[in-house]
Amino acid sequence: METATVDLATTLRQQGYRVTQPRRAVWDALVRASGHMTVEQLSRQVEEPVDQASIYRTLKLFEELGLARMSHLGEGEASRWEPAHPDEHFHLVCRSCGTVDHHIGTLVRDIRNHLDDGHGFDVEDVELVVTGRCDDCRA
Amino acid sequence: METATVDLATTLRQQGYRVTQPRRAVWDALVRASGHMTVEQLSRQVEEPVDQASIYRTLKLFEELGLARMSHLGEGEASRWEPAHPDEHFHLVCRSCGTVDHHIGTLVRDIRNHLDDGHGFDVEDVELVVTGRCDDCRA
DNA sequence: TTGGGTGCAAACTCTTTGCAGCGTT
DNA sequence: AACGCTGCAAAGAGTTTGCACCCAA
Repeated sequence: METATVDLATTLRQQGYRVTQPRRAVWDALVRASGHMTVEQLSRQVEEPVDQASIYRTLKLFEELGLARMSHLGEGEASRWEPAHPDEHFHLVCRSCGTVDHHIGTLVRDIRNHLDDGHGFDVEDVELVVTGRCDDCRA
Repeated sequence: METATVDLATTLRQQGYRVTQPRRAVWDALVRASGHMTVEQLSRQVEEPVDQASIYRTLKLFEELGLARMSHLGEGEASRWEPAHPDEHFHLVCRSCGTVDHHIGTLVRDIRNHLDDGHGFDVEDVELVVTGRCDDCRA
């Protein structure tokens, strides 16, 4: 967590952005929660209050800097944010309890490879969301 | 197209819903366009004017009846609708020209199988959206 | 005839934007 | 001191909802 904070400050400064209290607070909340946070949830968990508009701006910046990643996990749902991690993964959303699990595997890379091989499509992003019922919620 | 219309009326009646002009018009527009339509696009292409609120209600009904399918194809974009087809497929969205292609293959089924085999997750829906640049848009 | 469906308008949610003032550099 | 960033409030998009009227059954 300390490491994460340092990384944030370093990355911001390297790219010529200011290291501000709101940015630190949003980043800390994001890291502390380890992912899948809506802007609203973040705004509630942030140490010092930060305006939601600023949270949106901050997260968008983090995304550009490669620090955070957004996903849509379902219909009519707000976007969810998590610290960017290096592994390609996808999300398993339980429609019963709402839990979101990461599933790390070769699947996303397989998709990339499959499309790179002569399908003439230059893949930039793979968004894979699987909805269903998790182990705990099945009968 | 005539077949499609007949299917619509039959399905509606079988489930106790009324066969109305707006429902026919929305369905025709959806079939005619063969997919990937936003509500706004549909409202422009429908023969007789249909209120957007009614289009939303109609599409939601079609979805429940298994006649149509919705996808989110990108950030901040409106939902897109297409007639439900039996093949499992996913979408290739070109961020340059905006074209959306279907890609039919075993990938989606592979994902289902992968998760069904002892991962304890009961898969209901797989939403896979690949963003990148299509053949035509690459240099 | 009757109640399901529609149009219209208002409300709601999520997100973005304009602007004046604050705080990092 | 300078100007990038923030908070606040308002505006925007997409979608939903309440309600009176209409029309398919």
